[in-house]
Amino acid sequence: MKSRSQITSHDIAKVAKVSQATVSRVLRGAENVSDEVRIRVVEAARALNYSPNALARAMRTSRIGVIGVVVARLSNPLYTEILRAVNEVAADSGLRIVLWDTEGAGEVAAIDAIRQSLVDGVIFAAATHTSPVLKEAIASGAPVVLINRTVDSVECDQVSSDNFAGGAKVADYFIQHMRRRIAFVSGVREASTIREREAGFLDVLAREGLSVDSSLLRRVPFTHEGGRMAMRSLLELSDAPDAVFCANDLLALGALDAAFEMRCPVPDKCWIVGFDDVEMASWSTLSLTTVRQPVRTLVEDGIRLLLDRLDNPAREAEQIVHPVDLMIRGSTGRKPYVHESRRQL
Amino acid sequence: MKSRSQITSHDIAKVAKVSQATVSRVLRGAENVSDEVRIRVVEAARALNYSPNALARAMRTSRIGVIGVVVARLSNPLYTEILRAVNEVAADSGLRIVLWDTEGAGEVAAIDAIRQSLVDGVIFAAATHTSPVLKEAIASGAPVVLINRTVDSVECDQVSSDNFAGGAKVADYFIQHMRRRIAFVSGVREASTIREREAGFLDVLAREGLSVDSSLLRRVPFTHEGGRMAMRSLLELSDAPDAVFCANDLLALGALDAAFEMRCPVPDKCWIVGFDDVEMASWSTLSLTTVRQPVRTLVEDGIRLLLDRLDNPAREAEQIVHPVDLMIRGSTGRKPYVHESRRQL
DNA sequence: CTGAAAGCGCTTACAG
DNA sequence: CTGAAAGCGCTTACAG
Repeated sequence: MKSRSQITSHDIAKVAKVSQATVSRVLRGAENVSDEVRIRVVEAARALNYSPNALARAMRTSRIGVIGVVVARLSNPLYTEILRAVNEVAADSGLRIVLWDTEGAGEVAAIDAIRQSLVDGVIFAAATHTSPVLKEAIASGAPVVLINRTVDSVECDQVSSDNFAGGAKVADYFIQHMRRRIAFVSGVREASTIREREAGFLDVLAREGLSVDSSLLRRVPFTHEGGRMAMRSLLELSDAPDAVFCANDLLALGALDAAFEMRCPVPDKCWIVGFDDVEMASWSTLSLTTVRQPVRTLVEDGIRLLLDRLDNPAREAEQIVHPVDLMIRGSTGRKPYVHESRRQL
Repeated sequence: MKSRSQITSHDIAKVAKVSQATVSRVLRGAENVSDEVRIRVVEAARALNYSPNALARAMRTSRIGVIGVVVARLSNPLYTEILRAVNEVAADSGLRIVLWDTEGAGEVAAIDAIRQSLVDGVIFAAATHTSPVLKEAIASGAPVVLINRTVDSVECDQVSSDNFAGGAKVADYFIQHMRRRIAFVSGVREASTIREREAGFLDVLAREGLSVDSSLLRRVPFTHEGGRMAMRSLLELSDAPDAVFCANDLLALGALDAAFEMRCPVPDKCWIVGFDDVEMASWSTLSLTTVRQPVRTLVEDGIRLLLDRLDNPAREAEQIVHPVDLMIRGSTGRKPYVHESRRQL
């Protein structure tokens, strides 16, 4: 049997011997309904296994209970963690989430979805200012919140980590421990996160009269393979670096792989530091020193601001910046060590 | 400015000096419209920056262009990879996806969403037969496809890997290489994938007169920490195993961590094998031998079957099973090796 | 407390 | 080829 035929509030009305309007009232939880009628309606609804059509409701109320989420590639575990948090927090607020990524033109698709009433609002976790459509939509007051990455030129709610301070902490840490040949592995400077980490890192180095030699700067795709290739080429230099800062954990994990493959002991010969503190960074086989982003907090703030804005479209845009912590682990441990590990020869 | 006021087809009609019905026709791409009128409408739509209201359209057509996806916890990277594939394949078909996980009662929520017309159909990547609601909905012909995990007792489209054969391949491999104290790390037998991997593995062992000693069986939560704890306790045995099969990669990666922490050389003293072949299994720092699931293929089949069923609700349910491959890597390499790696002491 | 009616913004027979 | 009209399934003033 495939009973895809809709049962409607009219069917319930007939069975409960009331008007369709009353069915709607009861099921909306309205106050002013007699107990007797309420019971009849509830029982009829249960008997017919009725679910109100959310589309019809949404068309009247202009709230559909769905928010959009735009992330970058899920192959970056940071975005998986953001998505997981969004999923949890949204569920707590009774919201469903629909997902896009920035590869398949997700940004524009998300804005379209707002205009088409398919979603109530959108959380951008990977905004850039490349898309004029996006910029225009945000500027015109679409219910949008940016988390993780920010866009200066636009006035909307934005929640981020203090990426500048994070980069600065890494530089301080390198300086304190006498690292001198310092490399930086990053990519295009499109994302605010990357630009700020870079600025914080380089500013502090410069303050100490240090810098990243141009031969030690790598701009690669933001993938594991990108980090791996960058590190390989750094380790092939006659004067290889003694510390490498990677602009995110995915790059850093790729760099660890390269060091492992090329038998460069980490941290004995070279330190590696990432950014984000994704879950696997704390696995003991990887044990990556990194800057922790408070992902859950970013997401909670983001969804709160979005719901807030839906109720109050005119309120001023808020900017929130959260502090970050340096998590020191094995990839920069200072004591010497030797440890056997599996490897295919 | 916050122009959240909808522009409708009536507005376009007024500007283009045609009826609202004609606007709808043009925008639906109907054939029988004169070029002259078509152009007027298209230009008016563009001028007013018009997007048709997808809800209203969906209410008439009973197709909203959204499919639901239910996964288990995204902390298992397999589900991230499934989700990524669903996202890509769905985008290619012009579909949006809405996401649930099985923690927050996502299964029931997904079924509700079908009944409420919020989604056209649902892909379950982590079905179990625990939920009567789910079972009933599927049995009654709701547009649902199961991928990855299957449920025997229910008649609907199902796409899976040959988990039984995968488990058997691991057993064969262990036997060929004279592994004798064989451990098995798994969890509750709720999921079909787990049950079948287990059955295939144990059957082949039994055929050779081997078995998993009860002291070498561990049932733990399906998390990295679960795998880690299981492996720790195995390595504390006076007669520790020389090969460990973990029911999925996340467990196996946790087991690798435990071996690393307890300085048990892998594979010299003990082999570790996982299941799924998630992306990081091939990272050289982890280099996990595992059984590869053809994730992309599962997803492509799943979405194809779902779209197919929407067009043809009455057709017979299909069952598809895909073959799997054993990917041999460093966690079972046979040659001795010694390698230094970073570690915090 | 309850019902009749309007309307959310579309699509699609039905006429012409 | 185009328009007038009905209707998808709800919510919500407006009467009574």
